[in-house]
Amino acid sequence: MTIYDISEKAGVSIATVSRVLNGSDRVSDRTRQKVLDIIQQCGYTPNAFARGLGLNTMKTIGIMCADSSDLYLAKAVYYIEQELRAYGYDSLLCCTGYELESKSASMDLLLTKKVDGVILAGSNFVYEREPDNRYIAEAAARIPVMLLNAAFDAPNVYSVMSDDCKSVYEATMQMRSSGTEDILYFYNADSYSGKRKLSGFLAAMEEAPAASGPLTEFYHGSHEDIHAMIGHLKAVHDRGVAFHGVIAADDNLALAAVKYAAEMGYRIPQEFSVIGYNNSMLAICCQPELTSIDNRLETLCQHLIATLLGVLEGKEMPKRTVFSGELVQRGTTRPELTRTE
Amino acid sequence: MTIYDISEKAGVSIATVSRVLNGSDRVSDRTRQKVLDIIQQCGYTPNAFARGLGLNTMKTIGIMCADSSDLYLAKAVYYIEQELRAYGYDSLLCCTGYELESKSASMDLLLTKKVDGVILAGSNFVYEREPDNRYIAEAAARIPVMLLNAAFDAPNVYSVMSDDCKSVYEATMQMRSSGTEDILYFYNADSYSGKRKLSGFLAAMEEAPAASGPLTEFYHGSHEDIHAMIGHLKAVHDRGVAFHGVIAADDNLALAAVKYAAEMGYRIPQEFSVIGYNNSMLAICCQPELTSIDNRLETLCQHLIATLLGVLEGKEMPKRTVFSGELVQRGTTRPELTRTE
DNA sequence: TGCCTGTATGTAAGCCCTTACATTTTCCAT
DNA sequence: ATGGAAAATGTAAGGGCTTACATACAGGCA
Repeated sequence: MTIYDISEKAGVSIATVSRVLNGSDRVSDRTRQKVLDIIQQCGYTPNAFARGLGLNTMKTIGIMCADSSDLYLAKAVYYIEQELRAYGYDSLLCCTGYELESKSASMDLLLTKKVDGVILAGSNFVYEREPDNRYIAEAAARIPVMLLNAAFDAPNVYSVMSDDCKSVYEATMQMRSSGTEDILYFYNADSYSGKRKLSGFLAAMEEAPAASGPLTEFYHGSHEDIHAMIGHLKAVHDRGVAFHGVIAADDNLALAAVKYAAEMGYRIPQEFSVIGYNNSMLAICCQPELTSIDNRLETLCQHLIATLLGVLEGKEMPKRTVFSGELVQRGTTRPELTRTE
Repeated sequence: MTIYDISEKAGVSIATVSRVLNGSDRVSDRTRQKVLDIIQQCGYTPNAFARGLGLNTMKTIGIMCADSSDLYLAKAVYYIEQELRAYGYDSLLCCTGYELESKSASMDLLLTKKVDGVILAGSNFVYEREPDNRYIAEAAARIPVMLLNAAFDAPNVYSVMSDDCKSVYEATMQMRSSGTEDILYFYNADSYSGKRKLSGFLAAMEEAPAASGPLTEFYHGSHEDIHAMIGHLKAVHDRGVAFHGVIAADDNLALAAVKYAAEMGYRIPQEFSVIGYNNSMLAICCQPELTSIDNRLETLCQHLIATLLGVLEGKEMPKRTVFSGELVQRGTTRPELTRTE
């Protein structure tokens, strides 16, 4: 069943059928209706490949993410996919893992498939070493590249991100002013946003420096292995480092901190405070429930897609948009002490 | 840059270039090398749309799932994507939501995109009312349809699933023989596997019927709203229904049960037992950690893909494969009482 | 040398659409 | 009626690739 069959049955030329298919207004209403009827009746669907060849697009966007089963990235992928589909685009998903090489290879794959644009979901796509980001710039030479929660300055690369630095700064300040000074910043990803969070923490610790100084620990291990994270915190403790608060770079680490504190016999939040990041489902899973920074992922994703669509339409769009996050108070933090003058 | 440019530079015909591109053996080694060199040198990539048009495939598989941000489905999508890519296929992701209509529409979308096959990830795609499954049979008339954790009997439809019935039966029996008889089966999805789990529970409760009889509660609400689930359980309690054990249809519900029990002041597992399903990350998030049924999702996904690839190669493949799950013991259950003769 | 076989390569006809341009029809103003 | 502009439709040329079939060429044998 091709456009020829339809044109024949409808008694028109294939050009007319094609026009109907593509919603051109250069067709009389009567003809349009006749053609639509036949199409309906025959259950005809245009061949997507031929269409792609003719239009040079199949309305498909590539979504790259390191690991779509990660709680946070899964949400991102979901929002992105929903948003894209609402605008008639399909999503080609590509889970790249965390190595540069496989990311670059995945990018090539998507370019080969001729997607109209590509979304890099997650801050781990932008590396500190400039040359490592070449794969992004190269892709951007062909199609628009959208960065979620990261920024990279190159033509045709657009970023939508949350203000991690500020959020963590504020969270840290709140914890300090609630009376906890020996705070450990517990992080895992040496990524773009990881760095921004760290700098927010350090900035907050440098205001009226605490006796303990800024404590930081880098966790390298599975994102889901809570036990390993707890073990890591115990090791820190055993090393003689005293800390009664944890600012975590994500909720998984924060949850580990909560469990660590419980195992150590600290009462939360009276003796131990924890603030997580992402305000994911985990925040309401632990006991007490986790105070966490919400970076408004859905909003970010919506803007990301809006920007992408704008770019695809040839509009001038902002290269970088930053949203500020919000600290969601739950049971692992105390209120700030009201300072007596 | 087209195949013509390459053929010209290499001094051969386009047919030869095409043969090299497609790994035909009807090319002399010398020519092949020459062409490959030129291709390399020019950074040429064949046009995927033209290729698709010629070959009538773009090596793309559609993955449908209700909600890819769901903990369990996200894992499934991840495993499936990884496995597919390992075999050179790309994944078109389609989050359908839970309504029949949108599932059917998504299916049409994927068919329009001419995917080579489609995977329905999750038991919610198969409905009890036979006519509701027509969209599956219709799709299967065009491309192979793979069902994860569901079964539907139609030509060109293949299923890979876990033995939910048996797993829940065994879990229930274990809980009973550990001394808890007033067990509530707490479930949410009225899906294919939901039914099988329920029947496993009922079967186990019918062996030497308990005084309380089989207690079941259907939760309808957000998958992530733990508080609503806890509220539901409290309402059951307030209705005067006594239960000291919960078998949950997924870990989210189970986690709610654990929190419910904690709020009610029950000691777990001494006075209250919980068994979850999926052995997801949530199992190690709560306190005490959750005993949960692991249905070996990764294995299921691998078999699913292996079967699909077999079908695509025209091989005869089993229409239904069932794997048995495994109960992972953690802190929310007691050991079985050793029966004294 | 001439013939045959088998392999390497080329030619050209699709695959199914889109769209620029050509042609026909419609309809209004005159 | 009639010229002409605008609207509707048709024709045909791609778009870049695959592949059946045709051709050229090499080597083996008589």
